Amino acid sequence: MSWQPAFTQGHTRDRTNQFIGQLRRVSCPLPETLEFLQRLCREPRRVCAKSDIVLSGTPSAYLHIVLSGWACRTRTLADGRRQITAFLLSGDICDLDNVFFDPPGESVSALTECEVAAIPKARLRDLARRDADFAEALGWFAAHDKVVLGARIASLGQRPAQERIAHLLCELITRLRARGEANGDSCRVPLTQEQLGEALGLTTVHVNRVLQGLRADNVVVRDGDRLTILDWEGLQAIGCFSPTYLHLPGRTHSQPIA
Amino acid sequence: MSWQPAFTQGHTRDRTNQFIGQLRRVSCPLPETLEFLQRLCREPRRVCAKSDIVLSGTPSAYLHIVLSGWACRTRTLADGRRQITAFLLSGDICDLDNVFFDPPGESVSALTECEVAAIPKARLRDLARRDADFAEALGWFAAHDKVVLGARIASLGQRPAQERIAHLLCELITRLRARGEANGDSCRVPLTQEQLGEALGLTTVHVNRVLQGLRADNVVVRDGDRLTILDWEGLQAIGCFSPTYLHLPGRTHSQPIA
DNA sequence: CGTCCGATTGATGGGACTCAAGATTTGTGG
DNA sequence: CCACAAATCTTGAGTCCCATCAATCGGACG
Repeated sequence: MSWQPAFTQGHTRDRTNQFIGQLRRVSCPLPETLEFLQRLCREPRRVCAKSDIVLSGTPSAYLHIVLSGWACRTRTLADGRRQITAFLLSGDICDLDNVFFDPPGESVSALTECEVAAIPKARLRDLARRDADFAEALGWFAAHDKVVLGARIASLGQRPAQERIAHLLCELITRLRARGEANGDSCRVPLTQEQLGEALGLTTVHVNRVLQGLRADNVVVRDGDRLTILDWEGLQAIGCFSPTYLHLPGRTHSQPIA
Repeated sequence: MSWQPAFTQGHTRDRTNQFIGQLRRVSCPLPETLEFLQRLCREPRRVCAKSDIVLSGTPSAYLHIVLSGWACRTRTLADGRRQITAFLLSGDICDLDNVFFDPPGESVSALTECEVAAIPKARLRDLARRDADFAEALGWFAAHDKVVLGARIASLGQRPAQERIAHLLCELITRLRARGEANGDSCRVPLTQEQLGEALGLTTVHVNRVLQGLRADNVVVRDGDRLTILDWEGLQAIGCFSPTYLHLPGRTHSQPIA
């Protein structure tokens, strides 16, 4: 498995750190806070694909942040069925709620090889106490997660399969674009159809058929783990997607729905 | 509409305030913080049933807290379909994420007559800056919401209608019990089948039939807005419900699943 | 070259939706 | 206090979306 994180630029200094970037975008943490976090990010843990970053039910003293690669939060029901509750991209916090609730109720698994930063929870709390701006940023992250979860609930509850898939693809592409990990209308989406199904509450078989439908209509094409949008307007329309709820910075190559 | 909040006790001092109670349970805010909040709670806004507490898309300078009554967060899709993303009971914060994201993406509507406290966001931020414990409590609330949302996603994605309904009923009863708003195995659940459907991604008709099935199996009975559990163990088993994720205090009259 | 994993295809069945009508409850005004 | 209106609940018949089961195909890899 040769996954290569797609960095926008290859600076000689710290390469683009999405987490620190977001942090600074939503608040003004103290220099010492940033420095501490940056130091931690400089020696990330390498996690290989398909292994767990956080294991539900197992207490953990760390908060985890994805620096590169793809991961997902999963919840396993008593009968073994799995639900993916979120996809985590570079800069996303894995288990913010577990700062308060230990052991975690959800697992986090790497979908590709990942670089993960681990912050001791005790230090994090300390940081938040000392630095109100940082605390506020954490609140922002939590609120952001809540919004995205709410959107997913609406999708699962109200939308038929095709719309649901289209919406998820729109969301992923938009988030990738904001990170500079998409080239125009094409990007890597290293998800199997089974994983898409687990996130959307659909079976692999049905995901496959719907995806073929979208392809037949010249909306999207998947070739391996490369996803190409042929008709961005169309995909948005099918998924009733409006990127505003993601609260991302700058251009996301999309117009608000009139 | 003669809805009467069911208070556990009729103290002469402040009557039981679930919000303040929870706040103190999860952290130790400064006395002045508590006093400020208590003062606000003492003159709540009265909101009549079916009216909006928060209107999606309309900026609001206040954070809202349900002091008594039932409310729900809803999200309306472009085509008009509605999804209820959460039911809000006494002490629950309506729109915590909108402290960061204005205007709100979700509406909050009163399902019964409600008493609602409104805290100016600016004051709230101020409070959180001054009082790290209070800030931490807010984090707790946000994390808690996230956990509950995650559980609902798993329900919507993986469970068939009967399990989904059973799970939601278990959740509601457990939360009511923790508030002292349930008498033994019976409590008021002022929800229409349509509203249950909107929360569960099911049609009214189907909710009705499943509910009848649960009744035929002597699991639960609904009489008007009164819900009575005939077989608590059975209901939990059907819904694969384990109350731990709700992180409620004390007795919830339930055993962890072995 | 055989194995494994993921994508694909087909046939079949069922859970949930839709449509439509009636019953029951709740609310309202005279 | 009754009559009427409006919700809400209930029931039935028909349909469809999506799940299930089962097999095949293709590529990656040791």
